[in-house]
This record gives sequence, structure tokens and C-alpha cells, in this order.
Amino acid sequence: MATKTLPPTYDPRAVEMPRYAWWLQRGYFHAPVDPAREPYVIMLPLPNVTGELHMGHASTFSLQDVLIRWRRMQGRNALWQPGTDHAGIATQNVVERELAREGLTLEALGRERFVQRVWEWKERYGHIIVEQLKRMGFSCDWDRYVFTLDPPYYDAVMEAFIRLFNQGLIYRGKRMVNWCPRDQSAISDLEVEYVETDAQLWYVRYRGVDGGPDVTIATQRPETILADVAVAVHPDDPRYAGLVGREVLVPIVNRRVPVIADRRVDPAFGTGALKITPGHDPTDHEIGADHGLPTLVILDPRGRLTPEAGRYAGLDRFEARRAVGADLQAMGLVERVEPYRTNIGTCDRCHAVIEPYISDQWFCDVAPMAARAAEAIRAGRVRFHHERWTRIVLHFLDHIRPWTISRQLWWGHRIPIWWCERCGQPAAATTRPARCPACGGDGLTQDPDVLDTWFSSAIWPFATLGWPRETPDLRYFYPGHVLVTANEILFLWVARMIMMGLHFLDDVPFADVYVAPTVMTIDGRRMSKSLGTGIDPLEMADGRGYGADAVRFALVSRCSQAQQDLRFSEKMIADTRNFSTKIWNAARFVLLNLEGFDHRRPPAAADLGLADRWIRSRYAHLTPAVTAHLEAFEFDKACRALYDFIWGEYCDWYLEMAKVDLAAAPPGSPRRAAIQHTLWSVLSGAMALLHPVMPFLTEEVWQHLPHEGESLMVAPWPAADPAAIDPALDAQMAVLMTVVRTIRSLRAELAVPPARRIPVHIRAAAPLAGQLEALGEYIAVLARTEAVTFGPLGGPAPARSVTAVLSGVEIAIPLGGLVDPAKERQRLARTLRQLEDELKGLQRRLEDADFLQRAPAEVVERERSRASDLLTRRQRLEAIVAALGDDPPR
RNA sequence: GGGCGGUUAGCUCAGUGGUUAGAGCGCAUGCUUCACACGCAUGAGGUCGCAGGUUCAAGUCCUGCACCGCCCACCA
Repeated sequence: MATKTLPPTYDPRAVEMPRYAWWLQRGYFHAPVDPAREPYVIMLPLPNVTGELHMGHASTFSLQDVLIRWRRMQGRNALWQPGTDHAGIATQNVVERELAREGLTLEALGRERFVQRVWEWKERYGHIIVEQLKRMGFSCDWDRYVFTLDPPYYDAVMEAFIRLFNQGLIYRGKRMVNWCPRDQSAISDLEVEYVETDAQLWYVRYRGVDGGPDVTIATQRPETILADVAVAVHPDDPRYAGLVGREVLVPIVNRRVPVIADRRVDPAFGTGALKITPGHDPTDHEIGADHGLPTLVILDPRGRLTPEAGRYAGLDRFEARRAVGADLQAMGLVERVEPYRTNIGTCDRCHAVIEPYISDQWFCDVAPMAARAAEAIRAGRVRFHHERWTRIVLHFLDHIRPWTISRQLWWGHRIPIWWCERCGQPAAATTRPARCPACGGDGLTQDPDVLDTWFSSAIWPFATLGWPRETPDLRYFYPGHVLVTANEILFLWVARMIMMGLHFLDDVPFADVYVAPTVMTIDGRRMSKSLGTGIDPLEMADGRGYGADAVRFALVSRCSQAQQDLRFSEKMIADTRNFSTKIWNAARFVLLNLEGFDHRRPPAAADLGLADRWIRSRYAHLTPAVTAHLEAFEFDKACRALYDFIWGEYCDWYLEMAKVDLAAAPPGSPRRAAIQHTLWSVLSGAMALLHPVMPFLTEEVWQHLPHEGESLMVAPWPAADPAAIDPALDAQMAVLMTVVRTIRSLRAELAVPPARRIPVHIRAAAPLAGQLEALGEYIAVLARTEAVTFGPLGGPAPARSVTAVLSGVEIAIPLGGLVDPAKERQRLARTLRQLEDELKGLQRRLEDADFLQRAPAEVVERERSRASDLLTRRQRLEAIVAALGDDPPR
């Protein structure tokens, strides 16, 4: 059978893209409903349309592709559901900036034309991330691609809102929320990012009135003094015992405000007196409400001071802070200003400082759903990997607060609520109702807000499958199986999907959540484009020419469950590229030796040599190990097992031994066919096992090897073959390796020229002697020796030789003039010393009654046999040294 | 303030309580050996963060501490 040869070098750039197009064209990525097969579903964590592929995507998506490709090869109907997120604030910001460059504003454009502009932007740039995913080789079912604003998905979001609204789980209210003055929108608690910042703590004196004493408060935000309505102290604070009930004068505005007592005040902080600003601080808001205090507001939605702020009106909040501070100082009311380090809330999208701000918003009462989700997790219906994430997610669910779901944006799912102009009642409906259901009025206007982007992605696992319709897709593919994600969206997305899945479909959306490590720079910093610390996966794949496979393996092989960070560098990709090259060259070697080979004819057992049976045994170990590691989400171990097998066993040892065997097996002989079959089958199998991680290279190699079927992608996952495992052979090979390494080491130590063949005499006891004798030719080639001679253990050493005494084996290299007996004596003495040190420790243990009594018998037995082996070796070494002494000095 | 993770070779990391702790990279030395110099071979390099404890036996289990990183939390 003819075999195709491989080009001498592997160029991933030439291979990867055409191969992806071919897979796509063959339809391998598509998972149709097929009740005859068991489905396997992973939902792609939908990237933003504005996004560009970064290392975070590359790592989590590579892991998903590993799982999907592996399960597909196992025969599962594997669906990897792809899509992109409209990303409300992020996308709106991008287009707003574009408008600004044209001198346009949102207001000037108007809502409808703005949304139209965003769609145009999406049509132009929205596919970039999708193309990048394809470039990485990800085998998503693109026929099922979903954009969160596609009409069917939009309708699903509407339906979810309306159901929750009708169930009383969504409501509107005037609350203090996190307000982003830059984005001009509310955001949820989870979207606030706290940044430790150097701030100042101002100690400001409030004058007592009617002869009462002054009170000094401490504040970070002097400008909010303008909105103060009280000063609060702890009821048990003796310093202020007489003060409660009196009044003080708020500086600048000269407002008389009461001093009140409240347990929420921490007497240990600052002066123990807290100014109360219900309009601009969450705690103050609560305290104010409980004490029936008024709420004053001095900031507008842009974070500028309102006319209520008198002469500060129009100033930005930070300018106002400086201005008010300066004025207070001029008035002599500032006692001191301390540097103060504190956490400042910022917007996770635009990084502007968040304002606690009172406004009308929509909220989702997630507590009941969170309770169900927590219950499901506690029952083990969703398992997190690593397990430690379970507690973290449960803590979030157990302490959940209402979710602010409305956003004052234009880009997104518009809230399906219609307000009646006559009676003011809301009506929930996907399209404008003809009449108000409450009063029959016909003047209805839709709520201007859109929904939090995370609200729409929370229903991703079923809205992509046709929900709320009872589609065959939904019935067949829901619930799914695994979610792979970064820890940063466990609450924002993962927890909410579990809640919504249970709420709407009565079942969790997936059973396993693998939390991937965060990709960091090599010095432990966050990878960020703006900081210039990022590594661009596509630049690595194409720009540097490492190929997508190298990026994938480099990442996947470092995804262990132990760590939550993954320190990453280009060097790691380059190292993996070397692995690709190694595989490529091994494949070239195999193909060069397959002439006349028919892979359909299995070899007779008798025709398999020692090396063949050994590598088949090793491969039989490898297959179930890789499978088990993937089942346990131990990606690093799966990769290491493959790397060590392919490079350390197949290439380093088997191929070298096969060269010896091939030289002795005439073309056309059954013996040669058996070697060829081993070369081929083990390499093919290794390619299959490696395929999920390095799909392109493995497919390319596999296509050139003899094979059944049209693509490795859909070839069967290798089955474990326990019959091929031969522990005796493994042990025999281990001895061979030690012998070869020992001879090489001695050669290097004696500086024997590499090309020179040296005589070697090996002494061993039966049955090892016979086994090694059978391996004599391998030893000769691998260690560059002349024909190896054998003798019985303990037999006489050849004259003028260097010797190594191993367990049960002695190696003597008679090198005549090259051997300096004095040096050899020194060398042996050194080994003897090491051996004695070890023996001493061992004997100490064996004389310890506690050890003998308490350690398990097998441990004691093992130490005994080690000791006896060391004793024998010591004896032999001493004998050899003694014999050297007889050697006449030259 | 609470929680989580990390601390093992120069770097990145493995390491079911049981030999004298391993890998890759880097380093040193040698090698154009008929698949591969993106390679082969050999070698150097470690009081496993610190202090206690448990155990016959601790890198591994427990306690405390230190440092690095992350998450949560309305102390102004």
C-alpha cells in the first residue's frame, strides 16, 4: 500500500486554515438532533461582539474544544453552542466614541438612529471575534450561531422578563443604586470594581447651636457636606452622651441638623461622629430612612453639582471636593486632613468612580431562585472543579441581594413594559398592547430602559435551543453537561444560569463547571492590552508562526486544578512548537519506513520483538490514563502523559530500537511488517489521543498515515487494551535503560570520543542475564559499544576496566590504556561512600524497634531488601577496588 | 474585616505519609550518529517560605507566623 511522504518541515500556517475550512465543509462541527445518540453539550461563554480574542478566551475555549473533540471521538453527539453577546455598555461606548470623532452625540442622533448605527457597526466588526475563534481551530457548531439580539433570542429575553414580572419577581422602585456618571446608567453590585486608592480623610468641625458644643466628623467627601441632614453618633459613646437631641450647624450651607444616635456608627472610626448624607451614601440612606430624615441631592446624573449646591452648582464632583475643602479650610473648620487608603467603587466597564445615587430602577428579586440554585449545588447536581469554588458560589447565593437589571442605555433588550399615560400602570407585553389592561386607556409608552446584558446571557443555555418554544433541540440538548469558565464570571453569569435554568426549566443547565486558571504574565501581572502586558494568541499562531496548536497545547498543558493563576509566556508556546516539530519528524521517520506495509493485516504475536511489545505495553498504559485524566478535568496530567510518552518513550527509545530491528528485518518479511505495524499503530493512536489538544498537527499526520475513515476528528477514541500491558517487559526495559545510561555516563566521564565503539562486559544473574543478552544488540547501538559480552554475576572483572555496580547488574568497560587505576579507585570510592551513606540511614531505620513494630510489613520488607542489595553492592565494589589495587601501576 | 489560593532547582511547574524530591526551559560540556540542532547525549544545580506539633516515618497531615496574589464586605 502506497504511503504519502511528509514535507521535511511542518508549517502550521500553511496547514491549519485550509484544514479548518475542510472540517467545516465536511460538517463535522454540526450536531443535529439524533435520539439514537447520546448528546454532549457545552455552551460557549459568549464573547462580546466588541471583543478581540485574548489569552483568557484562548485558554478557556481550548479546554472546551478538548472536551468537545474528545467526547465527539467517543461517539457522543457533541454540541458546542457558539454565539456572541451584544454587550450593552461596552458596545454602546465603542459606537459613542466613533460618533464623537464625527462630532456627533447620542442626543443629536436620537435613539432609533443610534441603535441603527450600532447595528451597522456590528455588521462591520461583529464577525471579527468569530473569525478568530475559527482560527484557533475551535469546533463550534456554527450552524447554530446565536447573537443575543437576534429576533428569536430577543423574544426569549422578553418572555423571561414578562414571566418573572408576572410572578412578582421583577419590580420597579426608587432605590439607591450604583450609578456610573460616565455611562449615565445604573449598574449592578457585581459590576462595581473596588480599587484600593489613596484618598484623604477630612476632619471637619460642625458648630453647635443654642450654646451646644461643636462636633467634629471625618469624611472622605467634603462636597457631600452640602447634602448633610444630620450627625450621628453611637448611642453608647460616652463622648457624645449629652449631645444626642441637640443640633449642629452644617458648614457652608449653615443648615441646623439634629445629632442622632444610631448603632450603625462605629465609635472607633474617625471621631466617632458620622455625618449623615442620605442622598449620597448607602448607609446614610438607611439611617436617614429609619430616622425620618429628608434626603437632599446635590449631584446630577453626570456627577456635577446641582443648583441645590448653591455657588458650587455646575462643578464636577471632584472639582467641588477641592473647592469645598478649600472653603472649609478658609473658614477654619478643618481640624486636619489625613492621608487615607480606601476602596473606591469603579465601573467595571469604563472605570469611572461610581456614585451611590437614588433613581427609579427595575430589580429582580433573585433570592428565591438563588435558594433553589444553592440547594441544587448542595445536592451535588452541579459540581465545581476545583471543588473549592463550590463554597465561594454558595456564599454568593446565600447572601444574594436584589439584582438591578435596568440600564439607561439604548443598545440592548428594551424592557417590555408599557406605561399607561392615563392611569400610570405598567403592562408587560412583548409588543405594544392596544389598550391599558388596567384602565382601558390607549396612550401607552414603552419603558425607555434596556436590560442588563447579563440578564440576557443568564438564559443562554436554553434560549439558544429555542426556548420558550418546546423545540426538539431543547428537549434533546437540555440540560447540557459541562461549563468551562473563568472565575471572574462565576457570579455574573454561572450562578445566574443555574438560577434561571432551575426557574424556567426545572433543571440545572450543566452538571460540571470547570473553573479555568487566570492567565497571567510570567511575572504574575494581569494580562492587559492597555498595559501592554498581553500576549496575543493570534500573533503567536500566525505572526510568530507557532500555529494555533502550539498556543493550545501550551495553555491546556498548564491548566491544573491546583492553582488559580497560570503564569504564561511566549517561551512556553515556542517549547510546544518544538514538540510539534518532534512529532512531525517522528512521523516522517515512520513514513519513510512503511514501504510495502498493509495496516489491515495485524501481525502475529510471534513476529513482535521486545521493543514492539514494550512500546505497545506503554501505549496500553497511556490510553486509559489520558481518558481518566480528561474525565477528571486534569488537563495538565493528560498533556504531560502524552508528552512524556511521545517524546520520552516513543521517540527517545522505541524509534531508536526500531532502527536496530528494521536493519535486521528484510523487506517483505513478517518480522518487518510487525515492526511497521507497531510504528504505525502506536503513532496513529498517539495522534488520536493528542488530537483534542492539537487538532491540526494530529490530523495532518494522521491523513498521511494509512488510516480508515476520512478524518481523525471523527475517528474513534482509542480503546484501552489491558492485554497489551506487560509489567515484566516494562521492568526489563527499565533495566536496559539504566544500563545504556550508565554506559553513556561512563563514556562521558572518561571522555571517550563519541564515535568510538568501546568494549563492554556485563555480568548479571539469571534470569536478568538472559534477558539482557537478548537486548545486547540494542545496548551496542544505543551506547555505541562493540558486541557486548556477558558473564555471571560476581565473575572476574576484565583487566583495566571501569566498573559500575547496579542492582543485580555489573557493567565493566575494559579500556586498557585509557583507564587510570588511581582515578578509577577514586571514582569507585566515591560511589562507595554514597552507597554507604544510604546504607547507614537504612540500617538505622531497620534497627529501630518502633519502625519494625509500627511500619507496615511491606514497607519493612522493602527496606530490608534494599539494604541487602546495598550490602551486596558494597561487597562487590570493595572486591573490585581490592582487585584494582593488585594492578601494577604504570 | 472575612474567605480562598500560592510559597519545591535560576524560571514555569509536578509531586496517593514510606528509597538519597522530579519534569520542561535555562545553564555547562560534548556531538553535522542515515526523523529531528525547534535535535541528541552527559552533567551541575534543592536545609521543599519560617517556627512549632502529630507520626516509627512529613515536601506531603495539624497549629501559628511571614510574604505574594485573588475574591467578598455599606466602617464614613
